[in-house]
Amino acid sequence: MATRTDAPTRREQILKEAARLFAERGFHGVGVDEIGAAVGISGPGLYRHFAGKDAMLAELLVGISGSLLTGAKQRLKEADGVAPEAVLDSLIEGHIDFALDDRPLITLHDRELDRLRDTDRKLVRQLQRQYVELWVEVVRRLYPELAEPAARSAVHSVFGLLNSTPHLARPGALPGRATTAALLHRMARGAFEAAGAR
Amino acid sequence: MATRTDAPTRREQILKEAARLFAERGFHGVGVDEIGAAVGISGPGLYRHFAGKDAMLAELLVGISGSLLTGAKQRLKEADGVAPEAVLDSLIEGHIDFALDDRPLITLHDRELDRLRDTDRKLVRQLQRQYVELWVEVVRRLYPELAEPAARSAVHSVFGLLNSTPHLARPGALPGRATTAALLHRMARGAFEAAGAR
DNA sequence: TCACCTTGTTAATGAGCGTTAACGCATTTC
DNA sequence: GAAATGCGTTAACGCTCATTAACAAGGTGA
Repeated sequence: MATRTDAPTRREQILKEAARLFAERGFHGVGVDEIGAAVGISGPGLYRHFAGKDAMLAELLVGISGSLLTGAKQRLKEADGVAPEAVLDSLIEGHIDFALDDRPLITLHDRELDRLRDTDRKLVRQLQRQYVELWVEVVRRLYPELAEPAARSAVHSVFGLLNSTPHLARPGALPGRATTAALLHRMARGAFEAAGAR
Repeated sequence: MATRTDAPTRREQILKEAARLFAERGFHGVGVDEIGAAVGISGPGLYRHFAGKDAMLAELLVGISGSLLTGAKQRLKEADGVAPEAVLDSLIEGHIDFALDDRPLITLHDRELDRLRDTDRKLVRQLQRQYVELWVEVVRRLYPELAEPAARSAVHSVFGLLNSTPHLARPGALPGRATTAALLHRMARGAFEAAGAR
């Protein structure tokens, strides 16, 4: 059986470093030589693992969108029959975990989508849309007086709020992960509450 | 005397189109020929008006940060002695106006900062910092129990919320500007309220 | 009328960069 | 032990693209 913490494969190393570099300086702003150097091989050696630079970005973005959606579906399934408040809390918690633990990916997620080939972009958009709709349903269950377009706008805005962490500061400048997570959570709930008020 | 609505100068046309294109496809993703074509001249003709592509981006970003800061200072001055609630409302209103009316600029604002030359980047960062600190002061006046780091995080998060509009949809898909503005305003206030709660 | 500045144009230059070619060397497989 | 395969390397190619050169034409002022 596979151990729970395998040594990261080359592909995974590359993806991780590529994500960091893309987030820092943009897809067009980083060269393949840099990505190679970041994992200790140089330039064209990457082509043993990926078809090209585009392929790395595509795999990253599809992976992100897929993870978010899968995680949310999982949380919805586990929280079957509980209060809608708790379901929303669970979604928020999941998104915060992601935003705090995978900052580069969150940055890429809404910044480099347009650099994808048509087919990949459509796939990512579809996954994102499903994720949003899933939130919208939960939000409207909790605030039924909220019309659907408004609910969708509210969800997007809360994403903006939660995804703001990358802009916050250098790695260590936050007041502690738990504190930050709690603050973000309170604010997200407060924003929805205010959106649902008439 | 100059009429109130002068014909836009060439420089202004160029800046406007460049902002739109940069926001759509990223600084590195758009070529000078495209920018030229967007204003009816071609490629190198731009160099009669700007020192280079970098200079356009620099002027845009410095302009944005400056406008935001100047506007906020103005609002603070006008709202001297009124309730802190009203002051915060005024800041929020100003930021929303900006986010809704100058979407491309808002997008550039937190996306392409790293493409600037050192000196320009420092200037923009300084303007941004002043803008944030100004909000932090107002927020802490309204919620004194909020510690300064938390207040700063909260302000950044609300910026994320307010700046989410560009991601929302194609131009016309929003439920009307006034409605959207009101929703964003309520959510921002709700988020701060929740942040200030113990 | 004649210089001159403004604002364009197209052609050339030169750097950067993604990608492919050609080759080397462990390690595995039969 | 030989062949194949995985995973690197460096060198070369070709394209894109910002920038500069060289030149043109319209308007303005002496």
